[in-house]
Amino acid sequence: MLTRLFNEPSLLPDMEKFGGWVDDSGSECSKTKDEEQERCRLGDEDLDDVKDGSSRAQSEIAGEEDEDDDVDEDDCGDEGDGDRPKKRGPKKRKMTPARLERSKVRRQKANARERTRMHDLNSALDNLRKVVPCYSKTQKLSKIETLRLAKNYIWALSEILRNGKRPDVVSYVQTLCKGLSQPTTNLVAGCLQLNSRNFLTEQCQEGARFHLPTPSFSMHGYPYQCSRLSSTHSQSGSNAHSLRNHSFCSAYEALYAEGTSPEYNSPDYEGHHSPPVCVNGNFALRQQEPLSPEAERGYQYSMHYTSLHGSRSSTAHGLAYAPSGARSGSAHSENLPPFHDVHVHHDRAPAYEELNAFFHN
DNA sequence: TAGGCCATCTGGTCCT
DNA sequence: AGGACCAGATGGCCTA
Repeated sequence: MLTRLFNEPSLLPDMEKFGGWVDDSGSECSKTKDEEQERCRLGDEDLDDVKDGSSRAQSEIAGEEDEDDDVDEDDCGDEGDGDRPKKRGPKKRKMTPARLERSKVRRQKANARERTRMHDLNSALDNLRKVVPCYSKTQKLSKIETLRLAKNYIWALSEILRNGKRPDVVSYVQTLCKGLSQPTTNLVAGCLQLNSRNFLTEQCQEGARFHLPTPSFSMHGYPYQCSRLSSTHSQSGSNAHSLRNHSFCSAYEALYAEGTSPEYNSPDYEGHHSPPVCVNGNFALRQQEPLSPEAERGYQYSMHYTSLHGSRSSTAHGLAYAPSGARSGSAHSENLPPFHDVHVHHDRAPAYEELNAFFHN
């Protein structure tokens, strides 16, 4: 016969899904045989070391009816392992109904807290998804891919700042996709309106440039200038259509031609939008230096365009970002760093080595 | 059907 | 004692 370990559905919405079932012997039926064996493998000393107080409540609850006062209960040695040494450590106190109830409540509260904590964590992750490139409500990046992409994105921005040049799209995509799974790589490529084929084609075209400007698209009500990135081919899978076309385009020329600058400290940032970064220049490092073996290894899930590095075009444009949100008539750069205050000094040596080490880890 | 991703439970550890 | 954090386990869902 099975009995519920906990039976408050309001606090344990999915209890049936999980453990929490105990049989009359007190062992948790939901635990696999392997786990049970693992617990036994730990041995008495290990178990005694860790089983204490509330941690012990579970087995106490389960075995309440069998236990005697001041008698230790062996978690997994009850059946047929009589010559095992006696447990050491504090003797178990009898589980009174009151203690039992307290244990249950404690566990339920802990579960609720844990759920809340994980929800908060997921919420933060959702916010992160919104500020990294390739945000899609319908095709969410997985947690791990979100973190990887965010890391790459930070790296890419750092490179831009360091070099003060626009990276070419190929380099940018390579950087963003480093270490990402193939589906995510496709997603990013789709975000950039690139696919492997024309990606390679562009690579092979001598002097290929990703000139910005011309067609425009509307991003959250704001017109954006973006050249090929807003063109027709959204070919990297079905999700490309659902992607917002904002991540890689900006009023690029406007910023640099007119000297306008993005505003960063907007107080009303809601985290809804990826920074509208447009990158049509170079990552000097990526371009001038062959990838290290570590870096090469980082491409294991990536697009594997490393053989094309040498043929990369070397256009060196300026770096630009979209003008800021409502006040400036453009959009969503509230979460951008204050680039108008950034002056890239080429003789300055930022903590590049650390960045490099970080990126290639 | 296998594998990836996820939510949840659970017990341990550390800290207040 | 209790909360935060963590990692392991488990089962559900989805997709190739």
